[in-house]
Amino acid sequence: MGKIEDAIQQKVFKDPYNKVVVNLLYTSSYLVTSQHAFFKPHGISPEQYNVLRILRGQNGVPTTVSSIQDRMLNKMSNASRLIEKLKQKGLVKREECPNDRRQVDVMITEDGLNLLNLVQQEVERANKQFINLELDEVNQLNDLLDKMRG
Amino acid sequence: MGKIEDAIQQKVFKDPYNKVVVNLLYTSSYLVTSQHAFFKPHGISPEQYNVLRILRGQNGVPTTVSSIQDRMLNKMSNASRLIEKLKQKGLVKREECPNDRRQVDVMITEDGLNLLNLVQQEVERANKQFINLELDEVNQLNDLLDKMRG
DNA sequence: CAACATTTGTTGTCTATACATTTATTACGG
DNA sequence: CCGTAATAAATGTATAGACAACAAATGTTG
Repeated sequence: MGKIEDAIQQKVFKDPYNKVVVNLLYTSSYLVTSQHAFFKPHGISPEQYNVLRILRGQNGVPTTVSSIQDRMLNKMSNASRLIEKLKQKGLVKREECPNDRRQVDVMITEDGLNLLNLVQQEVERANKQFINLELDEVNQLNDLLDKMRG
Repeated sequence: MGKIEDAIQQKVFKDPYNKVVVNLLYTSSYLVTSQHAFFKPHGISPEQYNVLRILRGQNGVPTTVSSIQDRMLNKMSNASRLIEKLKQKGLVKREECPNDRRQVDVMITEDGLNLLNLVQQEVERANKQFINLELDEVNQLNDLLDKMRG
């Protein structure tokens, strides 16, 4: 069984609320670890993959760094440096915004799009296999997560 | 509303399975960020707090580094360096294991226990307030998380 | 018991998170 | 306009996660 009590060898929790915090952190770490290994052969990290997805969603419209930051899974992450990494790999381009020279327009390149499309199908298949739940349970889980942050 | 679609400005997901991965990662990041801020005034990180909790659970019995690693929320974390940080703050002590000189016995100090007891009550109260769910929903969420990793 | 394998922990390197600070540019109020 | 505030991005620093490589000690086997 995959019970959290066994996974971290802790028998008792203060209450279900405190247990669910631990359970969430553990589950997330479990997901991220497997994602890391998954992306590694493609030369990108999960966070970089996420930025590429955000950029593709723009359908060619340039996006500013702060706009990317707002859409990232981790709001505290450093979009500026992630984009620099992606640029070094030729997966995005970055140019000064003509209207406002403080801002920087970021766009995904052809190479970026190709890598993303290649990897995405694998990711989506892996994500699905990874989650040992029926469809109605997944929907429940999504609803509970949305509500708990509410 | 706290729907994940709004939180990261993504309207469509491939399917509920892929959505729940994103939802989990986002929710976890949301939790960790607030925990960081919470622990900061006490001079420790969430991970260091977790190690202290593991050590207290031993009730004075020394624990090896690898045993701590096994019980950590993030199995890929570097227990060796976390323990070094805690030692520098005087919250744990570390000594060579007499039976097996490869191993290192780690114990929580009085200062470590005092800090942990002080912080824990605040943490547990905050965790509970943080989660906008009824008791039966929290139990459901725990069950779904346990099952999904199964 | 000597040679080799295994285990335990430390260390090195790269990436990312969590801020605080800095620099450049634009907006605004007198 | 000019000076100051506000904004966008880059940069600095500390901690942690994800490995790979290493050293020391112990197990194992001929």
